[in-house]
Amino acid sequence: MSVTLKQLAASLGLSPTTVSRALNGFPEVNAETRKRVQDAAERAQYRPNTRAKSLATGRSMAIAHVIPVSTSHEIVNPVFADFIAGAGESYSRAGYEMLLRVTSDAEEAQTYRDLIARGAVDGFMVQAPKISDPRVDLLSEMGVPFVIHGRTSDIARPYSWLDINNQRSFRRATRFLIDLGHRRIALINGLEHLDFAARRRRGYLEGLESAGIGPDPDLMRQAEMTEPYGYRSLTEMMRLRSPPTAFLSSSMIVAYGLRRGLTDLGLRMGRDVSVITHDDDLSYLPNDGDVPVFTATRSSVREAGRRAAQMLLQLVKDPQCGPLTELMETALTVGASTGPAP
Amino acid sequence: MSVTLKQLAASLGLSPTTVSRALNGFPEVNAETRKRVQDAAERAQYRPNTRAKSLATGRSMAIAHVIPVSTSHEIVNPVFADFIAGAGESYSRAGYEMLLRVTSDAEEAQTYRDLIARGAVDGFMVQAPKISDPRVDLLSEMGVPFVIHGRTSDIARPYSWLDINNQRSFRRATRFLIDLGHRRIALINGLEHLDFAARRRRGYLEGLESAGIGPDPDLMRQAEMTEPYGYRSLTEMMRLRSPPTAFLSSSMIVAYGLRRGLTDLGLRMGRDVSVITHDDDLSYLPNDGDVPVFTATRSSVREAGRRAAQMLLQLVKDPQCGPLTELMETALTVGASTGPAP
DNA sequence: TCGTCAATTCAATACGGTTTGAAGATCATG
DNA sequence: CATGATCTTCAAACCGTATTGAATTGACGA
Repeated sequence: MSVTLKQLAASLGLSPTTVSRALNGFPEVNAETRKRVQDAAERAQYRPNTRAKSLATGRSMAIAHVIPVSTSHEIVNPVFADFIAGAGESYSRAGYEMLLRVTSDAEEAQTYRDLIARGAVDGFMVQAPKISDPRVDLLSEMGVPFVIHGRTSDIARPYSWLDINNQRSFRRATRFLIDLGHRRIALINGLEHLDFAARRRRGYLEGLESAGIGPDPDLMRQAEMTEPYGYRSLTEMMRLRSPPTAFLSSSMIVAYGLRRGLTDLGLRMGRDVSVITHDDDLSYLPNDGDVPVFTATRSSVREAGRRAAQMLLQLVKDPQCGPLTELMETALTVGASTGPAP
Repeated sequence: MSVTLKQLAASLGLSPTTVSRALNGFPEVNAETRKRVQDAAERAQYRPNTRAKSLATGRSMAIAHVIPVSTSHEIVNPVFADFIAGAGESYSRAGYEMLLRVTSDAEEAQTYRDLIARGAVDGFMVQAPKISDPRVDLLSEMGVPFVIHGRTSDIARPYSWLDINNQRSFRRATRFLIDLGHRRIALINGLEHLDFAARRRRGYLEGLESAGIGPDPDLMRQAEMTEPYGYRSLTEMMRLRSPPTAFLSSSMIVAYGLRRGLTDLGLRMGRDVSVITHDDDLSYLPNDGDVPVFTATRSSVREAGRRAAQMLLQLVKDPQCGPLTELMETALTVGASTGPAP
């Protein structure tokens, strides 16, 4: 169906060796011959067979994202898609393929081993790390390049990661609210067995502590980040004897729920109650304009995908280039959802 | 690093041929020998090299999803992720890999050609088809198996697709509102150069027409489906001299915006103004409970992914099995967001 | 005992590239 | 002109699997 190297060589009266070298930029090829080969390749729409190439070179030119689907926690969320898209851009640019492998929770470790044993990929991108995530040990022991989007805790072994500064970000947001006079600040967090959520909680607690405010368990929640979760959290907390005057939310969607709760109670966001949310800068959850609707800690998850992929490719090229790490700071963009404590 | 067939054969004192046949279930292998080989393969954690295998068989055991990233329209939306996840489940189960290839709008056609010419994949899943989508002709002429998630119009050539009955769904939703006494019904649609949106519009118009209601351009909008878009549409339309009493929304997120607009105006959804939305049944945009918040035309996009992938795999196995098509009906689930016209 | 046949196994080749080591052509040098 | 060095090209081997066609073995019937 497609032209092969051999056919191309035959049509030129050359050996496959020479054609291969001509196309791959080896120096020992006559300039005129190279030109001739390149032109012919162009005309014939020649494309080297990926499989054959990787068999010969031993590099598969592919990166896998392993996606466990479980009943307990849904990894297929809005952030997931944008991260993938960002990473995909980097892979494409570098001539790498992206393999998405959906697997069950129970088979996850075996899936990683399989992909390597079959020579299907050169490295892994690890998403949604938990606190003390076992994948770090697993992949380290396999000796395969990998990058974690996020971090994990309580792990002695060094590893490569790209994360946003969740702790600092939420500490700062908390301080921001405190500086506005708020003392009763609620945290509407994601599931805290996930590392990012645990760090946000820590930042929140630090912020409170730095102002001498003791944490109140009634003002801290964790759950899957949905709109109804935000709504429920808000309405329930506003019924407390001493309700919060400000909320810290882990996602735009949760913030939508918070806002709805407020309106239902006849309260105005930014005046009666303040809200700060984390904003992953997703195109279909916009929060821009002259004055953004929400005051937010913003960081593009798509950009994170791009960069994490670049790190991984670098690691694949030179596994010795040591654990690479990158900590992205978030931007605290002030919008209309915050104001002085009433 | 990993065991090869040759090594396994040597360790057993057998030829690679026999080992290969033993593992692949050929009948001409002695039962005892087969057992011995299988045990050894198990013990050595033998996994056939994907690349070598597909080079030898000519089948790459991979399906590609090509994702164009453009400035004009964002394909990386919530629906996209869940569809991918569903399809991935089917691929995994069948031993196929899923390749995600991010490409620019301009290079899209070339990307399809490339992947085939390089022997990287056996077929394509096509997402987010436009009206009269050029990819049908492109892929048909390439003679490669593909399935479209959705449909496209004005194309004579038959092709394989899996779609939900958008037209019927929106006609029914419109009729539902009309039966409740509504006459001024607004359509807050997605971008109508996308086929699904065009069909929804058609269904909406049919519904109106069947009741003798003429369409009103002031009550029809299309745009990227975001929350602010829903909000803006609602507030603007409610300012019309004769505002709508009901809204038809193309996505949960848009419906969130509609609801917010209503509350801001002091109107109650389901009493003062009715809302029906399409619901793709995404886990992080839940709309369930005894009485769902929104009356919705519901259809799991994840399930669509599963089925579309199965269709594609069938098509890959037997390209002659003709264009396969599947039209999934949506479920009209009645929630709290609709009521008799005031 | 010999030929036939079925049951097993194997050597050789193919898939489409890359890479190694050697060979042929060209050139300058003494 | 012989020698060696430099360019340029090529035949052959290799990557890890599947498959074709032939070889080996043992059982069976004549």
